[in-house]
Amino acid sequence: MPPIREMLADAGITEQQWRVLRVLAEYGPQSSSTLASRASLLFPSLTRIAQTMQNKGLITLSRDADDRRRQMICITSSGQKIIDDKANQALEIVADVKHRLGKDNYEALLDILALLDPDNPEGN
Amino acid sequence: MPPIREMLADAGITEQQWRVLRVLAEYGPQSSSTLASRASLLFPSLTRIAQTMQNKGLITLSRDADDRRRQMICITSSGQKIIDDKANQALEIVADVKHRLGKDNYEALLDILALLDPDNPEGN
DNA sequence: CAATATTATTTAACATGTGAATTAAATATT
DNA sequence: AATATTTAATTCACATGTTAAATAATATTG
Repeated sequence: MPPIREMLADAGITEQQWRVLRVLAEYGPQSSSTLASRASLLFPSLTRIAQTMQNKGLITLSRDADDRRRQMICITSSGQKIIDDKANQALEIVADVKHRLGKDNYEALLDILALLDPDNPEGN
Repeated sequence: MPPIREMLADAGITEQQWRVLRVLAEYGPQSSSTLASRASLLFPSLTRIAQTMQNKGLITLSRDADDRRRQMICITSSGQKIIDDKANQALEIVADVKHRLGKDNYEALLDILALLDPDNPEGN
């Protein structure tokens, strides 16, 4: 999404990093695997992205006390600030797309894409 | 497309390389920029992909005599063989997707996606 | 409890995406 | 014709996609 990338460029993050922040803001601290799935990222990609984002101070990483294999990930206030600063612009961009397509087309698109989703229980 | 990648894996090529071969087979020899556009690849990506494919013997590269800036690209018989060997399987995979969605959904999807295409003259 | 199997994550290697800077050849200007 | 401009490709640097192999911690078995 060019307009999304453009919006995020001055925050210095990518679309994928934006999705990670959004998921963390919505669901709170969570394990790498959960986060990867929710942000539609492959596990190895998330590993690298998380390290990058930790270096940028956008998230913190820690091991789960009960299961030290589990990497727990948490958003920082600096990461949350990006969400707070950009959330409205992101909503506007989505609204624009919706408007360009028209409501009916937009909803039809979401329905059809859901049919193609491999995680969907439609027996694909 | 996991099923497409799986099909191409034993031919030793990627989805992008497959698209390059398909475009060359359909339109014949052409310049890098034309090929990139038709194969939905960014120019810098095509540059690298073309070098890889030349090393594999799937395509040949040469300079246009009239304009030596222009990189002309041509499929080899070895490249054409991959097309010949896999074209039917590829059609089956597409037919499967079409069948999973149903004809109406499939056509609706193509129409809606065309609306989102930045190259489309719909005044987006 | 020791050996084995499973699970969560990481690392590696290669390919592509992306935007900016660079090069080289052709075209336009003066 | 010499300089400036434009155009076609390439190169760079960094980020992610993708698959397979490797680690490390936990759970399971004998």
